[in-house]
Amino acid sequence: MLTVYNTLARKKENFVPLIENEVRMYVCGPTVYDFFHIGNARSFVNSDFIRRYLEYKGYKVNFVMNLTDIDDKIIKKANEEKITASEIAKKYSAAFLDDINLLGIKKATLYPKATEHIGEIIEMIDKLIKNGFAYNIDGNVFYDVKKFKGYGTLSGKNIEELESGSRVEINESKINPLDFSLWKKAKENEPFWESPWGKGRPGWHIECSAMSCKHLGESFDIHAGGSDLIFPHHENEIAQSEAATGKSFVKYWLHFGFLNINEEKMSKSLGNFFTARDILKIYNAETLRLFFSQTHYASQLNFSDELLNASKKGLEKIETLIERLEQKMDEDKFSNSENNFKFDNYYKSFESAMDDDFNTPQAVAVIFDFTRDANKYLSEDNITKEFLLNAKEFLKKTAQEVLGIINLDKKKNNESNLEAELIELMIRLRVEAKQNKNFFLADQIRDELKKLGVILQDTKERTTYKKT
RNA sequence: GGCGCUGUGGCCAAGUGGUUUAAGGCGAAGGUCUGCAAAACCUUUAUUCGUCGGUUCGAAUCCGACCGGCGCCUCCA
Repeated sequence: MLTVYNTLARKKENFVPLIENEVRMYVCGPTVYDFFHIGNARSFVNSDFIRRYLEYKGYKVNFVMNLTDIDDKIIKKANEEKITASEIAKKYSAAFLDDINLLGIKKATLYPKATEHIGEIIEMIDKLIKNGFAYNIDGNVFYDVKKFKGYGTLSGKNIEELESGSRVEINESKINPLDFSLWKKAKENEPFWESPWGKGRPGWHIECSAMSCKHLGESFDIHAGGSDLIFPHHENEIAQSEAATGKSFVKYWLHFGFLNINEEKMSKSLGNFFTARDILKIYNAETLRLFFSQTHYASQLNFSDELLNASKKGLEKIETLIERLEQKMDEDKFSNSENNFKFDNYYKSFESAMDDDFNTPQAVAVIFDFTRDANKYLSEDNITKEFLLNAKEFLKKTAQEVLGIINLDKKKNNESNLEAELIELMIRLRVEAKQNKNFFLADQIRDELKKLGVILQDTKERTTYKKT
């Protein structure tokens, strides 16, 4: 039984989707005004773990992630770069999709854009006004938070305390300082859409309500995002959606912990960030994903080279096993003995880890246990073909399809035939040198190749190589 | 000020009442294998879970106090 920690309930709950065998899931996507940073990447990867495990469990997952393509930050950036807001949005939407892909994240079912849902947004605002939850002041439409009973339930805040907080921006035109924008009146030289309240653009929170409602329905199963979205963004989404539809909005709210740098939240405003695409030049997607999976999604996680390198080393261990499995397969010498390796146990452990609120650190531990045990088994003589096939299948189902920390399909022989042949030639020469007890030459060949990035490894049967 | 999360070995990190005198990764030490390496494997590396009390037959796990770290309350994954 899958359990998930629901922010709304503040405890773990059994996961039962509203429609049997189907999960409707929405994750707040990026505002496309810049490249996203590695902290954002962590959230996207965490969403990916969840989505992939739900699919592993056999659910049909309808996964929607929005792109906020009109917003103050986009307008600001457009002014800086002296191009239009839509050009900025287009550029960084494309970059977002590229980077998501580089991180090995499965494509969402849909990436709806705010600017393509202005009609739905206006309709929802209109409904909110008619239902008495919103008011229009001179072309600006605000949500009247006092009208919505239960405002603050998700974040555990109450309106009185929030009001007394000094940090709430005072806006002369709002009834209550906590009221938030649904429709923003266009200022001069700003992009705008026509609406019943005049020229303007949607506020940030309403787009998620409108788009999730359109593509997933008025009530759906999972809504996820960073912990910093709990208030006010997700709180406002609940207020908007439930006031508009009269129905319960989301069943399970999941929130991700931050990626820290020197124990401090990585963020654009603090300036202490690295873009995902820059980090991907240093560490590959598999390493990053292993790194992320080694900490629970809700915990904060510090980002450093030391920690990344530890994950990189760990990953090599799993990759070495895969190489050994493939090598044994190529040797084509199998035992006819019974296969007594208990694969079921590893599947069960993996599943019970993931069933416990997507406990990826424990799931990864199962994969490392498996790696150790499979290696042990491989050094025995009675290897069956069945074992090799099942071992690869296990890694494929868990490490590849759920966690995405390995890629069995990646073409690893991307060197030219000439290069491969030259390396094989050097290996043959070295074997000859070894047979003649010319260890000086043998070591020299090995050292020189190492300098060129080719590492030789002698095994009983043959010498293998891998590239750094 | 309000609310929330958190403190586990050298580093990272699971575990949230008994099968745990605490999984897994990195690091370190010794060993097997090897001409030597590498890889792999084996052994060792927390009688202890921030501190002090309490509840309990039994606590890292529950409760209280204290100390420390982080976050949200404003755009933010």
